[in-house]
Parts: sequence; structure tokens; C-alpha cells
Amino acid sequence: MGKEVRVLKLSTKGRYGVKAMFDLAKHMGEGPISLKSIAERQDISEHYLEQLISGLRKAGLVKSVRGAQGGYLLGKDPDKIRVGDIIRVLEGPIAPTDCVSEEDPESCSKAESCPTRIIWEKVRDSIAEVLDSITLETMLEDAKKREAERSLYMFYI
Amino acid sequence: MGKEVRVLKLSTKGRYGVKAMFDLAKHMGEGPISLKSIAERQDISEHYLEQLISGLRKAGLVKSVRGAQGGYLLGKDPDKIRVGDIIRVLEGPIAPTDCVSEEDPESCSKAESCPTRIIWEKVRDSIAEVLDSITLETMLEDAKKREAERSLYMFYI
DNA sequence: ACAAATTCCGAGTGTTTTAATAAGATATGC
DNA sequence: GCATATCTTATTAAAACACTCGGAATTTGT
Repeated sequence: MGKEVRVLKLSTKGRYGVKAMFDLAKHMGEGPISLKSIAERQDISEHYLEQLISGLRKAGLVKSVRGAQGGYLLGKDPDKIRVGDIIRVLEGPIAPTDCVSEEDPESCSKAESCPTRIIWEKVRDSIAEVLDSITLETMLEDAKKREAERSLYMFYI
Repeated sequence: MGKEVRVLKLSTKGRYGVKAMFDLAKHMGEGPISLKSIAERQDISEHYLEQLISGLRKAGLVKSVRGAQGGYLLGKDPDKIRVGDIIRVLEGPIAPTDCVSEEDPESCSKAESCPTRIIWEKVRDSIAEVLDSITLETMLEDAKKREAERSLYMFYI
């Protein structure tokens, strides 16, 4: 009975990855941030996060510093890192179906006349547009703005 | 090496379901359409499609006629059936993450201050907007239009 | 020099989901 | 009454998911 299906869902890879990257952005300027501290703050298994950040490092989205007092730093300025970039590294190309994958879509003999293909393309593009319009920088601004609103609200109570 | 991950993907349920419903729309006025003929035209396992259409029937999107010469008919006019309706019946509420599910989202203590939640909400809404803006009627019109373009193109060759 | 902290790397594992397949019960037109 | 369909439930093989584990390599502070 517990059918809790999520359609067009993101796996934990993408979700954890974005959380971790935002955490890194929030602590910019404090030197290397250890995975352990990120995992604790974001409530993610450290070992699991290790795997994810490995991919982000290879893609240049984070830099690492090994050894004691080591950790991770953003690989670029936060306004150059889009949420879409993080998702693509961790989950692969955006593709509601194989035939409209962002990279090498599966060829289909009936592609030209397929009445459903157009729909999946629109879905793909609308997802990509949202994810690529948000950067770590805009996330920081947004968080700051909401923080301000919250304290203003508290003031009036 | 064959890591062919699709992020934010649709399962075959949704894809087959939309194809089958479009097939039904195309053959409107021809009486009950058998599952077998739909399965053959759309290249889908008949038994599997059986399971899917069962859900669509219970949701009122199709009507069935049992017995010999029986089959399925659209449950409403094609302009009243949105692709989003079909997807929701077959795959569940649209929800890139559990915390932003269209129906009873998983509660989260940090929901109000979560910087990632807003992103998943935007993704959910943009997907829903695309899927709800397309009906079987618009799909039919679109197919007709492209058919006309194709024959015009053939004429000029 | 050494211990502690940390990143790096590959393999293993239980659970869930996916995409069917199978078998048979029920209903209807001819 | 038989061929043609829809309905219903159960089973299953393979893949994906979300970790878990063990240990090697690297750097800092003492």
C-alpha cells in the first residue's frame, strides 16, 4: 500500500551534491572545509559524500587540499557554478527519456514524426532552464534575503 | 563504463501511457480499440500495457468494453485530457524530491529555511506547467500540422 | 620522527524499483 | 459455445540506489 512513487525525481546524489556545494559556498574564505564538517551540518553520510565530491573534483567544481587541516574549496567563483552543472556531474545529462538526452540522445527511426518526443524535449528544456538559471551566488543572495525577512518578522512579534 | 544514467527521468509507464492514450485519440470514432492493436502499433508488451491501462481506467481517462470486439475508448474529450493527468495516474504525483511532492509533501523541520527546497519547487512547477499545457487535442493538432508540412516538403522535392 | 587528520580509491551489500511475464478468471459478440 | 477481449494477481530477472567498509596516500602540528 505504501506506494510513494516520485516521478521525474532527483536521486540523493544530486540533492546531497547541491547541499554540499552550497555549504562550501557559505563557508568561503575560511580555508579548506573538511568533508566531515559538511556531512555533519548537512546530515549526510560522510563516506557516501566522499564518492560524490570525487566526481565534483574531477569536474573542477571543487578543489581539494589533502592532509590534516585539509578539505575542500569551491573550484570557481560561486556565480560561475550553476545548479545544473552540479546535477549533470552527479547524475548525468538531463534526459526525461533516452531519446531526448542532452548528450548523444538515443536515435530513433521515428524521431521525426514522434508525437511524444516533442513533449519530452519541452520537459527537458524547462528543467534545464530552471537549473541553469540558479547559481551558488544566487542561492547565497536568496538565503541572505530570507534571513533578513525572518529577523524583521521576529522584530515585529 | 556503460553508465547511461538519465536524470529526472520518466519510466516506461508514463511514456507508454502517453503513447497509448495518443493512439486511442487518433482512432476516435472507430469504436472500441483493442489493447492488442495498440500494443502492436506502439511496440509495447501487451501484458504490460494491460497493467497500465487498468490504472487509466480506474482514473476515468479511458472506458473499456469487455468481450469480443471489445476494447478501449477515451474517457473524456481529448481536449480535457492533459499529458500531466496521464503521467500522474501512472507515475504518481510530480515530485523531483519528496519534500516538494504535489501531494502530501514530506514535512521537514528546516523547510522554511532550506535553500535547496525552493529550487526543487521551481523544477516541479516548470515540469507541471509543460505537462499540463499539452492535451491529447493539442497533440493531435500538432501531429496533423507536421504531417502537412511533411507532405508539402515532399511536394517540392 | 610520529601521530592525528584528512583526502583518495575500489569493492561489496542489502533494499527497492523497473519492466516485464505468466496464468487464469470473467464477460461478450457472433 | 467458442473465439475474442478485458480483468486480476503473482512471480521474477536485472538494474539502480544508497550506502558501508577497508585501507592507501598525503599533510600538519608536536
